[in-house]
Amino acid sequence: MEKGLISVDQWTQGSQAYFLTHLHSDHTKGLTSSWARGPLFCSRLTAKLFPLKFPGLNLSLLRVLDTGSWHSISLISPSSREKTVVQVMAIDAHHCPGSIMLLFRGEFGCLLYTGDFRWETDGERAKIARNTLLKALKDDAVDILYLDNTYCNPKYEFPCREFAAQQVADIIASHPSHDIIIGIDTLGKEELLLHISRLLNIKIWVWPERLQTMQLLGFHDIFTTKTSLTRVRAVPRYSFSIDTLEELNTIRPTIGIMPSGLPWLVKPLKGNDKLFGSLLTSYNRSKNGAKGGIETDKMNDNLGVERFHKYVYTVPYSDHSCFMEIQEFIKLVQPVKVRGIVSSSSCYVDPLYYFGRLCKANPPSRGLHNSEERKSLGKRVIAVQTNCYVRSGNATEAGRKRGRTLKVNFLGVNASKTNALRRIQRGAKIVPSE
DNA sequence: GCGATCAGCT
DNA sequence: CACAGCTGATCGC
Repeated sequence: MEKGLISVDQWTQGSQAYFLTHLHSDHTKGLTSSWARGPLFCSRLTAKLFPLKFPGLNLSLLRVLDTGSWHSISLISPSSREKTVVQVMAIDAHHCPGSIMLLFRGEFGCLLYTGDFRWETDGERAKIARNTLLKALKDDAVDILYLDNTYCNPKYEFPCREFAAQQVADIIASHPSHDIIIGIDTLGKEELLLHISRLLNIKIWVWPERLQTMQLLGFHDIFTTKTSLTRVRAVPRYSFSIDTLEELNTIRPTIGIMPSGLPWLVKPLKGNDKLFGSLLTSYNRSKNGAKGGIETDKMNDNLGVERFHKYVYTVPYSDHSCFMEIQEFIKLVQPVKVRGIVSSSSCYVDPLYYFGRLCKANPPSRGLHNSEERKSLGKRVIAVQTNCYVRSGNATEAGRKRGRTLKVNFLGVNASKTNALRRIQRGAKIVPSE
């Protein structure tokens, strides 16, 4: 693709059209409420959610891409200065509400940008997704696949989300008199919460801004901000820690559930690195078939649920594709080239290392573990301008968020105390005060 | 005072 | 390790 034409999930100057795959912060880094660099294409749901994340944004710049149909965009070719047409189709990425993959056709060829995506292979929804993709690709060979390679390593295996959601529901049902906290982000994992709510006939507490999101998504009477109405609370992931759970257990029996494709998200108590180290070792051992030191919950033996700590379970509920699903996706797309869009992971490997043989004309490449090589990969990708981002995890909207922070502090307590206290105020608090 | 950026943390 | 995110400090305007 030529420089100066379009950008995906990248917000620096110099493009004529900008595309957003979904509203997670690591994809909107550089985008602000004062956006004015050009038209911004996204899904209908993302457009609906935009004002929550970017209050004051000029909505007339938004262009809705309905999924499953081609949209033509007239632009100027940066090289010839002549008019050129870019066609784009949005395809549901099944990552979080509003998330899409983007399929482009133009003078640059045919490109497929997955954004973050989950490509489940079983079930009715998977069949629909598969047929949709095949239909979209029927006239084209994909020249370059820009791939969500978050879990592009055979060590990542996890079940479909419906299965993992049932595991979470089972854990909750087996702790009938415990309070439950579940760590989630600002968007995503809604279906997990719906499953729990439906199955256990229980409302779920969320923090006030998350309730707004839920209402925009069309969920009514399921979520609440009143702590007295339920024992199940979904709290911001950053407020979920073993420290928080220790604190909560001084008030009331509480367990935490962390739904994640990664098994090591919860940090141990400060100064307890030995415990953490042994847990990781045990996790790796148990993955290899031997029983490690982790207490594996009896009802979920060997199914990915780990009792990480006396108060914490991790459940393999992931909004990214596991290795096998990535493999199936590449088999289906059969791209000429593949480029990973996530390069910050320390276990980063060029997708071609695993999947070169599945592509149209590629020898297997060697792994890319070296950080210098990783950097050059990133640069190469930026040079061709279908912007792969580097997951740096830094929120540039910190200032904007800062302005809203106090509203989240629903107990009305000044937040500048200890971290543990802050975490409690931000969602894990039991004491009702409404 | 504000936005942008970074370090530190979860 | 790091799915995505918050917070405080600092700097230039």
